[in-house]
Amino acid sequence: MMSAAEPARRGRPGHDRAAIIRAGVQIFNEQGYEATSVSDLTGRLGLTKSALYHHVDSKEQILQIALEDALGGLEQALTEALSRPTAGERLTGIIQGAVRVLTERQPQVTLLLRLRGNSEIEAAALTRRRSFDHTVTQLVREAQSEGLVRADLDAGVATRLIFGMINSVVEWYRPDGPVDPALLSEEILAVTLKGLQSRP
Amino acid sequence: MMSAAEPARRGRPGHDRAAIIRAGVQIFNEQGYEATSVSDLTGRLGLTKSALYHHVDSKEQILQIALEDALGGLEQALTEALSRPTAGERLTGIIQGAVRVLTERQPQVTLLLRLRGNSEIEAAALTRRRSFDHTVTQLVREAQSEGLVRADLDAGVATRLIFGMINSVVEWYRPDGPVDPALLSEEILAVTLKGLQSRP
DNA sequence: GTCTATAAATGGATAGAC
DNA sequence: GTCTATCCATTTATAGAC
Repeated sequence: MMSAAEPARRGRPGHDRAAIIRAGVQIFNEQGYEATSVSDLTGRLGLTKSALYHHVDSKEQILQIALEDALGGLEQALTEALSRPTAGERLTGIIQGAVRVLTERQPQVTLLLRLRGNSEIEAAALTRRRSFDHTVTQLVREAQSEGLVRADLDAGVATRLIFGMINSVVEWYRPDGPVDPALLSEEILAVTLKGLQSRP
Repeated sequence: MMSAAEPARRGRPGHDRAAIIRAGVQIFNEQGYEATSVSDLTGRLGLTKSALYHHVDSKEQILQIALEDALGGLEQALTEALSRPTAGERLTGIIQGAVRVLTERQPQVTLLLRLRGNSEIEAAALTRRRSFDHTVTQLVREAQSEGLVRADLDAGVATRLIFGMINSVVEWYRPDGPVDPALLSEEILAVTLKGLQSRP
């Protein structure tokens, strides 16, 4: 149960692909993808460029694997939300599902959210992200028709504001920090739906 | 009244510094600062590198001028908000002030919000930004003590969520787009305080 | 104010030994 | 699986003519 298709970890010295990708994504997030050179990666990992290229095909492949992880998680959360029976459950489902993916895969989602589309791989990821956004907008519109969400707001603007708040979590949430992800999810749901104002 | 300390525009051909900075900031936002080469800038502007370097000292100087513009605007909005008499007015003042600066100086603020601190100039800008955030958090905490904002939320988390929503506006707002900035400001204030839920 | 030409450094990536 | 050494394209920036 411990080893999948990947070359089994046997406690040997040296680096493996998963560790290189994990470290790479972290450094990309610290410095920005374009600002990070392969030398930066090898310097932090303690190996040479040739050794690194033995594990991965290119710098961009590290990005690609991380983006697939982020998009896969978000798309799965959306599929699950869409399977709920009511419009209200579908909307709360995707809000909470997105927060969960975003806290569980913070580094990968951070990379996704900062893309500019500078290569074919980046452009393809942005297309998938826009498709996600589009479906979520439909969920918001549906919630408006059912009277669950204020109808005086444009559905696109409302969706962007909600996900602006949700997505900003990657900028400060850390898995080993003081904020409990399940609690955060409840708080974001409460703030987006009921607001920050105290109620009597 | 038309010319300040800057070399007066006399309708001459050729480029001037302000136009180069304006174009530079736009391209930085399209591709990312690090992903943009000086050749990218000169290609779009239709001049050579030497000509561009006649107007600006470095690629980074373009960034620096834009960041000063963004931070100056936000700090001024904060100063104005702090001068209001009540805690409620101070909080709504900075929310609306931030949205105004962000729509009026969208390109410059976008650059600021994407910084990673990869140079001394970037790090200095990030320090000023953190100082801004810290003062805003105090405003939120003050509003909590006065019973205006839910006190069961951590003030830091609440501030990050509010400004996560506000800051995300740079990602889609365009001055020539369909969304009126004054209306947007009112909507963001309403959504953050009262939420998206319909009320009877 | 703009040009051609070029410097000096660094980028991603590879060859081939061990 | 990691190394040394290297290739070649591209980078920011400058020199000096017009």
